[in-house]
Amino acid sequence: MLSKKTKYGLKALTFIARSESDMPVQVSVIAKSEQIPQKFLEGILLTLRKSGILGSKKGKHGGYYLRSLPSEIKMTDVMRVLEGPIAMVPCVSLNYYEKCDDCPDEHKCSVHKLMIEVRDNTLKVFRNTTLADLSGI
Amino acid sequence: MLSKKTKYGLKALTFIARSESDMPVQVSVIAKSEQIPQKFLEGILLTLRKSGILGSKKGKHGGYYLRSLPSEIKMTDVMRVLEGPIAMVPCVSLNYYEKCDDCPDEHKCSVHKLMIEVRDNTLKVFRNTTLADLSGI
DNA sequence: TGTAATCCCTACTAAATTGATAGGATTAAT
DNA sequence: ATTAATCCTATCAATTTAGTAGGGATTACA
Repeated sequence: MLSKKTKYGLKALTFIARSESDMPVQVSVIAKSEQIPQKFLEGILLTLRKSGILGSKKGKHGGYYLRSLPSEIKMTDVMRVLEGPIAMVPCVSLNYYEKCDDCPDEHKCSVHKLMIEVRDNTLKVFRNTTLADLSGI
Repeated sequence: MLSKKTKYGLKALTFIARSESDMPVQVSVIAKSEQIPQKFLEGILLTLRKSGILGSKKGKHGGYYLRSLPSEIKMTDVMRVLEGPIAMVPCVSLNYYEKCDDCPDEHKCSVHKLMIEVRDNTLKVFRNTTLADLSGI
């Protein structure tokens, strides 16, 4: 299941990408428009900023803005920041690999093989999709 | 994340598929061999039986057996029984569709489109993979 | 210089889910 | 009868999720 955090995060990024002015976009504006609890969204955008996807400006007339062009923001990066590993099991994760306790030899593990296939197909989608695609721009 | 339930279930199915004799396979044997807590596994196999994937025989010399050939047991069915919906959001689920609270029009939702792509690719993998593939037979 | 608007940060909490465990009821072979 | 198995229900601790609360720090602008 996709977490609300990820869903809200994607919606917020889309909103920012679609905003035409070059002024930063305020959390309150996004929260209202996308029906997201504002305080919850604050935390999400903070995470996205810390990861380098968003930049921010504090104080009056502050807000958030994209650090790159929408067409250069890949879903692989966004999803890893918001949702964590893309793989469904740590033993097939590229970025967060972990050995399974119960698997003596993972190359013989039937689950392993299946999950590698799923991971590769999901990665393909996320690698070929940018924020520009999501935003329809 | 794949739940332990699903992981254990897949391993158990593989184990049964590989067992050559036509005697039913006992939970205790699978649990020991695959390092799965036996009581936990009992519940999982029960679920698989109720869904029609496994059959069982009670009493002494009882156990579980496949109801179809491994090559006819598709991962779509197994995954739906063990893990639930394949889609990452209910609004793109084929079998468990639910409208999102926060989405006025899901055809305009950026998350929706992305998640349909992920779902289709994952489905493709699960549709093209059978228990025979997992079991290497 | 003051004030309002805005992001930033930490801590807390309720509800749901997960990964089990416990204890027995039922069934069937010997 | 005894033994070995599935079947069933209840319970539980740990974790995660989704959100709330309360304020601190920074900036624009009157």
